[in-house]
Amino acid sequence: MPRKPNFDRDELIERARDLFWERGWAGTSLKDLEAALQMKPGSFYAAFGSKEGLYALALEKYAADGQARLKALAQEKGPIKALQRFPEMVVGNDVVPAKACMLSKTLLELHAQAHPLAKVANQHLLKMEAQFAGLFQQAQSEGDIDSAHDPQILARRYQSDLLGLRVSAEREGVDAQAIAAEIASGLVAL
Amino acid sequence: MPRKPNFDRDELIERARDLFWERGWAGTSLKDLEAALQMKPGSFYAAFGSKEGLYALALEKYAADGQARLKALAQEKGPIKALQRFPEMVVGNDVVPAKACMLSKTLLELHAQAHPLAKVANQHLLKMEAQFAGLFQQAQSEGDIDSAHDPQILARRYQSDLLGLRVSAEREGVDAQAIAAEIASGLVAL
DNA sequence: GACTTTCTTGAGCAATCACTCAAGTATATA
DNA sequence: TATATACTTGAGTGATTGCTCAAGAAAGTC
Repeated sequence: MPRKPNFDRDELIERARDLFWERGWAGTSLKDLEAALQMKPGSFYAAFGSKEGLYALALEKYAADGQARLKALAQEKGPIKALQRFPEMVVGNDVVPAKACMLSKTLLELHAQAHPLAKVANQHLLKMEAQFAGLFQQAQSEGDIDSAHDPQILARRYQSDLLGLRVSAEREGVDAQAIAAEIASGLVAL
Repeated sequence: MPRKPNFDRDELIERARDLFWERGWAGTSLKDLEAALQMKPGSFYAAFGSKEGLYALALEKYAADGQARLKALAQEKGPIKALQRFPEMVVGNDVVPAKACMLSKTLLELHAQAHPLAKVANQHLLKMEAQFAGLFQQAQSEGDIDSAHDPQILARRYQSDLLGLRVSAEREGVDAQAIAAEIASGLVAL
């Protein structure tokens, strides 16, 4: 009996993610969202409950996409090559709303306010770290990385380097591709 | 004939820097500043002109203090030891309002809005990079680092790693000291 | 002590914030 | 075709934003 919503929910979340990713939490107003999603306030709140609710959905989509992309890369090229190429890939993508990681941006903006979204972002970062650790472990079992190393520690450092790379990529006049290549070549020496 | 302001301008800038550093640009309201500086709006605007003006002063103080700390470290321990200890020092300081770099936080928050302060932050980051390059060059002339490396490239990578470290340090449940130690030990192998 | 010059005060401005809700519109079942 | 059930609309909510400005208080010179 009811009427169906005349929008594609997933696509709306993607558009919201791009806005939030680029401009951050406080930098994205409801007016911006209404314009980007072509929704009036009433529909917006009926569909997503709150700005915070939509941001959480956006973070989830962001994290899921990142994990999927890395997983696909690993299945195509193998774990060590995936870890090597991932930095260049992330930084080289030009159709993206921002170079810096949305999770780290969220964390930095909202951590001091003890905002719930900061914790959510950190949890997604932990999942990514676990994925990196899994790939390091695979690379070890394939003999590409010395088994003496702790994959957790390798993953922690790799993620830290990646976050730094992506902050640097946000700057103007910094050759991020060069840094990405250095990170990649640092992995062959392990 | 005039009356003197009954405040220490430098101390006010420091307090504002701590607030901005911790909570960011949008996260710090004028009410927050009025409370922290013990100033009514009228005095505030007479003294600093605008929120943006004060933020710029805060960035300047932040950058100058950082450079001074690294310079002092280099004069005490020498260039290579300074570069090695700096990451642990930055991340180990517990009396600081935030672990992440204020310049990178500013850049990430305001870059998308093309806000003037984002450019200011980037310029300070460039100065820091130059200081790192100077220390790498000194370390080379003292024989502590292979002269085959380009000090500019070493500095660029060092700064990127440092920014990543400091983002990681902002997270909960991440052993930043361990990452700092890895960055330091990476320098002896050069 | 009169005067000038600055600093301090705080009520209040227009603009924007995230959000609400009653009214209207469209769709599927009966 | 009548009815029930959503979805859509957009004016409007109170709160907060960065900031102004006229009035009053304090300190230096004469």
